[in-house]
Amino acid sequence: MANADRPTEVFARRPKRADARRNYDALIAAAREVFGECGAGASLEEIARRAGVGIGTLYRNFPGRRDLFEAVYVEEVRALSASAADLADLAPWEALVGWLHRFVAYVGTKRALAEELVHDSEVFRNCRTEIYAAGGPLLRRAQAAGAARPDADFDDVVRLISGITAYQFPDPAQRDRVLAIALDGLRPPLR
Amino acid sequence: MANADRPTEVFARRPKRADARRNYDALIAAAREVFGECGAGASLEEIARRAGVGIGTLYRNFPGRRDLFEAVYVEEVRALSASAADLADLAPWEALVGWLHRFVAYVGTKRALAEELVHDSEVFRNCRTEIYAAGGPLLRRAQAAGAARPDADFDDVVRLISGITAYQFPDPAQRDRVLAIALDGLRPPLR
DNA sequence: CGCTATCCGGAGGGGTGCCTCCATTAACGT
DNA sequence: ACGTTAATGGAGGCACCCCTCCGGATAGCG
Repeated sequence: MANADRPTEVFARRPKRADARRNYDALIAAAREVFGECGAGASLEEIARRAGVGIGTLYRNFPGRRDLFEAVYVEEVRALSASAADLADLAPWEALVGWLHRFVAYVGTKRALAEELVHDSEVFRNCRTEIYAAGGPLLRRAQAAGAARPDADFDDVVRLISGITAYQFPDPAQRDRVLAIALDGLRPPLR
Repeated sequence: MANADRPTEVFARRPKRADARRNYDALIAAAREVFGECGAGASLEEIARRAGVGIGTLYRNFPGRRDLFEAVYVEEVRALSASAADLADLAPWEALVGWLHRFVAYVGTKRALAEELVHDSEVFRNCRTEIYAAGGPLLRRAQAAGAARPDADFDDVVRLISGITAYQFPDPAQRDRVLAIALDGLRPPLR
């Protein structure tokens, strides 16, 4: 399901020449870093600088700030949604929790991403769909097994978890503790 | 300025003349609006414009962006911490939940505030102390009464709640639903 | 090896926001 | 009422950022 034989049109088209593709990847990596550090308003010139390419190269690959932003986001989502398959054979509750922990790892430190998530856009909507397709079944399975409260939909869970992890926790142990509280709230009322 | 025995003077000094104080208040109100809409990187000139004062007036009252920002934050914290007293006579759990709902109302829509909360600063640290002094006892009382899980400290709760409410929920009903899940996680493990 | 389509980098014009400075205004005390 | 003085506001200098454009470099191919 996840390994598509042909790349979806949603994802930014990648250049074909080797050097161009190298720069493309470096830009996305740098953008992930800088957006993570400085928020969504980060300087594009700083991103190009850190990627070791000229500003012109950035603009050729990503005509506007939003394009770059979306490309980073799409990368995260691809990795995240692909990881859902690995968890299919765990027990329902453990599978859900495991996936949510990956969710934290992928989306957690990017407050810029969370910040922009609200703004409507074609790509973001598609990514939402993809995340829901990956995580939704895990929640429904846990609910069917009586391991998760039935009155929560997947959107609630996403907001619950991503809200908590949007902050940088100086102490990772605390992050897990807070996450555990939230997950306890996800269990059925009387167990 | 180390006069901390009176909590009133920890906060930014206010001008004494009537018109000056009017402008001061208008600036804070405008800043709250604009920071809420545009995030922490909002234009100071836009804030001055919306407050109906010149940019010079803004800079005289608040020498830098951070000063304005802190002033807005301090206002929120004052109102929030004052509200804790009203709840003293409710049942322990209800008092805690009630206060957390006010917490949401005051801090919830300001993603800019949440965003900057991480950055260390004297004023922010003082405000943290003030919030903890207001809300901490409510949590401890609920824990003593067996209404809240004992293995959560107040910092955990603050992060849990503020994380969730940092986003704008298009549907307030969903926000309450998500909050309810989190609060269920706060209850003792076996009830 | 040599050719060409493709890609690269960064200079530069336009725009916006930050902050200072000072001539002008108007609030307050008497 | 009137002088004193705090307070005002916006012009302007500076810095940074956005984005375009084009001469030079180079990967890939025959």
